Amino acid sequence: MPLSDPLPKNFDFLTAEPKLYSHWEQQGMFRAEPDRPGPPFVIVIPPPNVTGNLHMGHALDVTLQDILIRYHRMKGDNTLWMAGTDHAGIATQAVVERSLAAQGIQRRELGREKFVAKVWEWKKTYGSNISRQLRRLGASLDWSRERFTMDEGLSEAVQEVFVTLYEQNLIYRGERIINWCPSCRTAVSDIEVEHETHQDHLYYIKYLARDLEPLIVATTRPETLFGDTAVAVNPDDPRYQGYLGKTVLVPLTGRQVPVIFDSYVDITFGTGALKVTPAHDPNDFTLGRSHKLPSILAISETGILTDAAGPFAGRDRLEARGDILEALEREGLWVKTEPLEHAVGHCYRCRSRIEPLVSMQWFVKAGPLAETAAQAVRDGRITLVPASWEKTFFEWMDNIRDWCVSRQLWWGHQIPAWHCPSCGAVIVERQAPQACPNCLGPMERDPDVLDTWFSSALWPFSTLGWPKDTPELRRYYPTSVLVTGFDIIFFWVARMMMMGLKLMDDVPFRQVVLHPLVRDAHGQKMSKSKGNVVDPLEILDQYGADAFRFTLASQAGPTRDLRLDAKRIEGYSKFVNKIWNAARFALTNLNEAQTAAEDTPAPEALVMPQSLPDRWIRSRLVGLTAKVTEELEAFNFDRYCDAIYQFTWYEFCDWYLELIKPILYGSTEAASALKAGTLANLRLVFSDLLALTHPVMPFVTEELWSNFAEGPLMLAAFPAARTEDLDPESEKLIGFLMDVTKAVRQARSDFRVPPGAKVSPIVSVGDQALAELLTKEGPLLLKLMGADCLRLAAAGETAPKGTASNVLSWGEVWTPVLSHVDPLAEAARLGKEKAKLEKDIGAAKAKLQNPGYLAKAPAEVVEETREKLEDFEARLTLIDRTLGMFGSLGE
RNA sequence: AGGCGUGUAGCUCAGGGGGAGAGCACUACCCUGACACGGUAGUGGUCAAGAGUUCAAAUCUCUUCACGCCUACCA
Repeated sequence: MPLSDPLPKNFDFLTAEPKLYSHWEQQGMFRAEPDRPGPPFVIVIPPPNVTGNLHMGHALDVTLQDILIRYHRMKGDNTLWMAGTDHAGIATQAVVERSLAAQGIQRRELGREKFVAKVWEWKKTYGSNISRQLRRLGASLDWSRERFTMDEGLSEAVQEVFVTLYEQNLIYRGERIINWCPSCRTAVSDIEVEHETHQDHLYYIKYLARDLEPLIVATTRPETLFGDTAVAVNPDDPRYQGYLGKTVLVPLTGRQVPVIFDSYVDITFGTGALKVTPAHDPNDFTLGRSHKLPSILAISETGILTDAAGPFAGRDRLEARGDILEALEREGLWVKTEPLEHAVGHCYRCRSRIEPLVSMQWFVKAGPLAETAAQAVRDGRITLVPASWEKTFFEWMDNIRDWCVSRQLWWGHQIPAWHCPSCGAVIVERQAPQACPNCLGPMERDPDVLDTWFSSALWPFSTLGWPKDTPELRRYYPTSVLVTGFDIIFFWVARMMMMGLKLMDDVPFRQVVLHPLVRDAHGQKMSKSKGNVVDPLEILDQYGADAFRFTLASQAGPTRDLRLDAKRIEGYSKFVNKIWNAARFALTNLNEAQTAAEDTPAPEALVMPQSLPDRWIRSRLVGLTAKVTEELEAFNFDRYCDAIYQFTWYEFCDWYLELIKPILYGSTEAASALKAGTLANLRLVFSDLLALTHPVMPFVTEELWSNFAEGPLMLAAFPAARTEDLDPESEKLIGFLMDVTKAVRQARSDFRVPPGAKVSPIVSVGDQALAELLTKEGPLLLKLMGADCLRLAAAGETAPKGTASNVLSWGEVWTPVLSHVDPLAEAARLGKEKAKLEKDIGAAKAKLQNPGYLAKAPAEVVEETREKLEDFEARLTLIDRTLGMFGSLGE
């Protein structure tokens, strides 16, 4: 009789997860020590926004990193997973600003100093949210080293890098056309602009010329005409040769501007005449530079029209458009309007329409840095996984433009530059200067802050203590792997490469693992407006971290989308339950054995498994261990999960545990002799399985581990493949026994044998060895096939009258036919099977008669086809015989 | 406009030159002493279309179609 349950019936993850996590953390198991031995394995977390909440992207990213970190920690590497958060300039400032506005406080009224203090307060209150949420996922981050991009040390790193790059002429200040977000009221970089295709209009407007026909230009933004300082045509355009050296009148302004000739202008677009607004269009800016045109600001930093717009001054640029067109029409200068589809830039933060405008900003000269970074990928010092991203990466790196790094915000790293209001001098220094070096007057610090991504770019070394020379920096840089979504290759990954190579003179990481983006069950991007956002915290509450992590990892292949379906998570939560119950089974038997002293497993039983099922599962475990290691090393998280799932469920539970039951429960002498060895083997195989599964399902495996082995699983050795356990013979034999079992089950099902009824299958086996095997190991199978005995067919024995047949490639199995079988239905089913067999036979025969096939196909392929043909034909014979029998039954 | 990617069972996807696979869903039966969050047996597909290479193509090549995504200075 089994003892009382050693474990509750299900895994209570809501109780167990926090308990296990705080134990790990309190025992310092996440903590890395530079002086510990072992090859370093280092990952820096992509720092989440300090005021953010856990979303699906984090959940996936962190799960994959934790799998790698736990695997390497168990392997014995000196493992560091750096924790930290990002100050997230615009995002955080906007959040705090909104919260203050709700209390009726305006940022500008508050003033810079007080506002920044409010943000710090905010960070203090909400900054640990995200870390708490990451803990719930089981992330084994080294919290003792947690960093924040605005920490003192990291701020020092930012300043040091800025000054160094400035000194090397890799940072400059200049008046350029930049992307301006009128709503955030700051400059943003090129990649922070999202282009969206819009159904827009192309407006044709007359620019009057003295003594000549009016020039008609086409524009999508008529409101910018107040900033026009020229009209451009192509020098090869025959229509406009007469305008050389002439001027035209900008509508509504009374201003004469020159007609310039430039091959940039596309003769075929619109009218071939282009209005030039250097202050508000990147191309026009370039044209303006090369033709030395003045620049007139028509749109202000808040998106309203400037005084240059005359009567329209002070109005929003988009809202005024209609009235401007009306005014043009009244003057007879509007020609026509055509629909036009074109891309319009939007701020990636606030979605408002970006206005290009000329402004004084700081820039990083990206060309030389990008070249070095691209080189590191070209020569393999950094590899991208999957490698298909390389082309996109090079495309961007080879055409990179300078990076506008100044932001007109208050929250962030203030630029270490000082201006002299009296003489205009600008200096960049590590320390605030006492006075202007030119005129000795007082200096003012540049009010701008740096792009958030500037400090993120330093993350792999700033978090390790740079610019100080620390043990961590020496031990852990370069880091090993960077895991992130492909959406921030340009924002972050490329810039870390540039900065790392520049400042550390070495790559920041050796491999970049780019994972998919999480979408909803229908492949739609999750967004608040669509209402399809799934909150990871709810998933964690409902299904637990292990099932959630397994779901994410099992879908993290080299694709771009990861469709998250609650049904799948539910499915894997059942897998957690399966593991839990396999443990209950194992423990019940192990505990029972322990109470009976004579059954205590002998140590030597561990070395050499005795029974066939034990030999088999040990051999299969070698394969699993090798596969798991291989897939983890190659970042094939999906295949790793698949291997674990298939083995655990279909080999370990469905077959191994069932096959050893006769040994564990049996009272025969043979069973007793094997029992101790089987129990020892069960313990060994199951603990290995727990260890192999731990990286992806840390909680349930750790919880169960203490019942099977000493110490924390988290720090246990990752199983190595015991190749000496490889046992092809046992795999072949068990394969045979499985075939017999399945055939009998199928026959039972086909002939509707009631579940309770025992059958007495007669098995005919061609091979003497297999016959002996069946005699010896047959008892293990009886329960699985619902038989009371298993009889070998005598030589030449055929199906007795009144029995039906099924067939296997190796022989035949008969089971008694029950009277309630519906002959018509069975005949129909067999007829279908027969048709398929005949088709297969025809195909195989055709192959074997094909001279080309015989000559060119590999010998083993041909041999295989021959065997198949024999098999098919044998089965066909049996089916015919059965059909004949049904014929006689019908009479 | 270029680049990348994807089209395989009702759904989500794996596979990747020699008999079309998994999970979920569905059908039938079963509470057998780990698990009904379970078990057994099934149903279900011109592997997007066309052409080519090959003894052999879902798989390789080309073309087409559909759907995604990214990059871009067409006003």
